[in-house]
Amino acid sequence: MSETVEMTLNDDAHWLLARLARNFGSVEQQAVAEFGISLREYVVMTEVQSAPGRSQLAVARAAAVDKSMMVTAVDRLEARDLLVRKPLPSDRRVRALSLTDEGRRVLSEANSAVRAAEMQLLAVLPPSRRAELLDSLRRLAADAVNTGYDVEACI
Amino acid sequence: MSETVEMTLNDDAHWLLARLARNFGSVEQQAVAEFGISLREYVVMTEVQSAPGRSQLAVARAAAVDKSMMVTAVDRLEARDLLVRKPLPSDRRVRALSLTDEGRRVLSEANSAVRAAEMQLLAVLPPSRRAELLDSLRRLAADAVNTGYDVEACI
DNA sequence: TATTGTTATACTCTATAACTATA
DNA sequence: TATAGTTATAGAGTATAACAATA
Repeated sequence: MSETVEMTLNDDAHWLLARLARNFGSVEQQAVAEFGISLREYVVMTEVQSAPGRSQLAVARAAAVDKSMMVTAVDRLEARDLLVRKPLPSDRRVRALSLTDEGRRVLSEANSAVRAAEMQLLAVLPPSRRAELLDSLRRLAADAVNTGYDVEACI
Repeated sequence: MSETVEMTLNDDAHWLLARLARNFGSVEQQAVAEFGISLREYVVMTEVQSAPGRSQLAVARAAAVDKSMMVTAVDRLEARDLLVRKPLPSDRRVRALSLTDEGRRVLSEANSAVRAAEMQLLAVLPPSRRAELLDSLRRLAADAVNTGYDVEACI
């Protein structure tokens, strides 16, 4: 008979990930709240900025946000003149998204706040460990897309 | 003037953590569903088993689960005879938690399923990277408790 | 018929606070 | 008065699916 290995929550990747995601989310939500946006709106803005002119659906997929949740986020960002929906002449179903000048300004400041918050949250790890952690997380996220267990809605 | 560094979501620790937590949760939820329990119930059982006899509150804190959400989880586990609440004679406010034989059996099987799922989810990383990742996550979680930005409710 | 964006709905999760029974 | 456990409730997040406009 093989001995049963005692497993604790500290060996559970999901438990650790969920807990840290919540902690990071709580801290960073406060960071972006200063600029009047939610964390999801920040994510959408970041993704729009990285490649402007894409459809809502394309941005939603890239940001792992559900398309029905995109609507609310984009509505609010547009109402605040941080982002514009521009109907695409070649395909009038599509609304191409891009940030306004004000949107870019706000995103830039929010981004600084988020980076500062993350630096603090990750400070306990030595720099090389920090880089390795992010690299591992990126690899896992990329792998999820390949293997198909990626979930659409997020954050 | 310093140049603005373009940040993408792949550089965002919170976005990566939240996304992976969701993916892992989705896969592992299916794994434990075979045994008729939710992921939170699995977490509670794991924490109870690691140190039986503690109060609900002590287990809730250790598992980073809100005490009001503990009630539902413990109710269901008790109804299925996987866990028992035993009033403590020395302090009759407290209910000491412990698993039943059936509970230990179910947990053991659920645990194997979870470990198998995590092995698959982490397979893309080389073994040393896997160990380093878990270690980094553990350090961050421990640091959260120390620095006080830890959030109670989780999973 | 399929796709983009929108709306609607039900469900779960989360945060909060009130309440009880004990201490 | 303070704590352990319970209950209640409002809000946010999530998963689905239906729908209109367009392709």
